[in-house]
Amino acid sequence: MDAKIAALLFKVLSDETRLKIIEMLSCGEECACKLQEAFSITQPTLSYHMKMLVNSGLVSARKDGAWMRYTLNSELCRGLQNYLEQVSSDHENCVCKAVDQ
Amino acid sequence: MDAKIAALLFKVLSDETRLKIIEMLSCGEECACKLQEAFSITQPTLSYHMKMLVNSGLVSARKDGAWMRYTLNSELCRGLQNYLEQVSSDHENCVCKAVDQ
DNA sequence: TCATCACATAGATGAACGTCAATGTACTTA
DNA sequence: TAAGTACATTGACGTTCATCTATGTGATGA
Repeated sequence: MDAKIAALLFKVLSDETRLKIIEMLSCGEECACKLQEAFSITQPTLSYHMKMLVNSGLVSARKDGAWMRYTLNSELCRGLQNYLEQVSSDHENCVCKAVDQ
Repeated sequence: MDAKIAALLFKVLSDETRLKIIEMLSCGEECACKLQEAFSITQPTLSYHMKMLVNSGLVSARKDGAWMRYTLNSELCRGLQNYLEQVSSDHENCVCKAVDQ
């Protein structure tokens, strides 16, 4: 994962409401109405956040009658985790240092 | 780490330039001038980004004569990594589900 | 001491963000 | 079919963001 994509994903994660939505979804599928009950935001605002989450790929959506059911895309979360892992681990043979010489 | 703090840190990570700075710092300490050479931004803009990175705790700064030397705070990166780990891992005994019942 | 270098700060600007009220749309049910 | 429910879209708004130019500050060296 390159910095540009990671930055876009981190931007989606940079809002407290969206993070709490993700925390709820980490426990399993939820519908929009259940999510909205948990926060003091209007329905359009929740819809805006869900759109960002779905467009980013971090969350998947499926329509179930009148309801929208959302699930977390754990794989993409792990992708970001790996990005942070690469950044925070020791770099004995770092590309940057190789370039310097 | 709670959602509020994580959101603030993710906000710092949500800019491509700052991510690339962090990638450079993952290879070891760098001075501001070296960092600026790597990007097509003005010196005040780099200074602005470094201030955000340092204030967030993700990067540490030390003055060395006329130079500023920056290092990555890997521990905080790992904190975010753990946050993502918690979110993306299976939750058999999830708090949310316990509350539901 | 004075010029230069490395970096910070201030102020301005255009773009993006998070939120809302109002409205539209699709589905369900009486 | 008509009313109600669940969700999306639109348009407006104040705020925050990333960037710049201009200027200030502190250290270095001739």
